[in-house]
Amino acid sequence: MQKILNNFGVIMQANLREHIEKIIPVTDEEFDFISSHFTSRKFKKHQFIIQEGDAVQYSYFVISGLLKLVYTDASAKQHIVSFAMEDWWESDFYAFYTKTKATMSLECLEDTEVLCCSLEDYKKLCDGLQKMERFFLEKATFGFLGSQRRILSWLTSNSKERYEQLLKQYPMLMQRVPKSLIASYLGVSRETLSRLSS
Amino acid sequence: MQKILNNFGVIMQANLREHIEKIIPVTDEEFDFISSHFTSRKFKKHQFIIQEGDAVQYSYFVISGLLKLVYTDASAKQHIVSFAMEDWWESDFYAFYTKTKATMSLECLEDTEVLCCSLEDYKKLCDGLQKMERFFLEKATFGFLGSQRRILSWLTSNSKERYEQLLKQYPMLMQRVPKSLIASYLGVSRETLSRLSS
DNA sequence: TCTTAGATGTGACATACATCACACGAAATT
DNA sequence: AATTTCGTGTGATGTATGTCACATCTAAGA
Repeated sequence: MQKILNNFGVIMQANLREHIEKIIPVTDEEFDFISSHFTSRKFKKHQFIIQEGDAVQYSYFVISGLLKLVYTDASAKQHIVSFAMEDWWESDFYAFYTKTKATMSLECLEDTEVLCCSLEDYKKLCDGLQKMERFFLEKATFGFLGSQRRILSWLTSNSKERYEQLLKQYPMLMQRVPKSLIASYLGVSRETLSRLSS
Repeated sequence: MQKILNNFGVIMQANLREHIEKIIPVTDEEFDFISSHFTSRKFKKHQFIIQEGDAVQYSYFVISGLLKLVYTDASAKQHIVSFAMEDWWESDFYAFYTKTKATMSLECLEDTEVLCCSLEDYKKLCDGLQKMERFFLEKATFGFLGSQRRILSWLTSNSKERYEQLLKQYPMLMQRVPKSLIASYLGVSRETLSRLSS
């Protein structure tokens, strides 16, 4: 692990800064302060960033690549809780915030670069710069709204409609992940999804 | 509508203060500042607090009573997005935050008392008192985690299991709302729910 | 008090979906 | 290049659940 002040880091920082400034503009000094709370890491396809049962040290900001957040049930069946691609935050957030063991795993579907932020650094960011607390509030709020939207999609739509909604919302996702995982995310079997497409 | 500085208001304030202090302690002065951003309102059973298509002026903190947040689909079928009881926040949050028209309605299942906070007052609270921004961040975070938990419950459990989970999590809810609404919340027909119980 | 509307249970039937099984081509691994 | 694994499609079959229908009981309203 390394601080993000190297050549790659510059690009990563630009990415993070752009992301933050979609919500709140920050000065160079402020952004220096912000980026000092992140470390950079790279993972290969198939690597686990979080494994079920481990402590969850970080919240992750995805610079490039693609992740799946997976819950494995009692009968060893895997369920995709969410995907995370460029500019998304991901973690087992419950375990992260409550300092408990991970109940989900976070695995790379592609080679992936992330910025890592520990809980202490997250708190220091909120305490040290009110703008960041504002930023995280906005992220959490829209994260909540996104989940509510997904629940509503469950309540109101059948499998085919939910598939089409997902296709429309994230067309690129279909090119990047196998359909069996899309099926798992939608909560249907891969066979059913296959039949829906035809 | 009235400021919450009357007799009823004192009780309501106590309720709100207790709720806030579960997360962050506040001084009397701070709480005076906080409560000046809320107004109090009472509604009767069957009254609509938010109607689909209306502007959503407020976010609501429930002092007493019970609400349902409902989405009505194209075929006029109603879906319960959530219930809200004492100490819960509720609104069509998407419409509230984005100042768009309500796509959902919020209706009283019992006589209900709420504290109302407008978007401007919400922002003033966040700007004027960092503790409140922290408070709302925590609320939003755990709101998100709650939704994610509900999605996971959908992905991993069948109707009977989801019903039992709900029963365990909110036993009082069963005494207060008709089973047809529970069914709608769970995403099954009332007939199916009826057969599950037996 | 009488009447109506709401809540709940249950049977009959249709259907969406899961599961198991197998096939086949593409991609990854050796 | 050979072999294995992965991704995908498709048939057969069982099951969970939706929908329609009707009965009963309770609560609310006139």
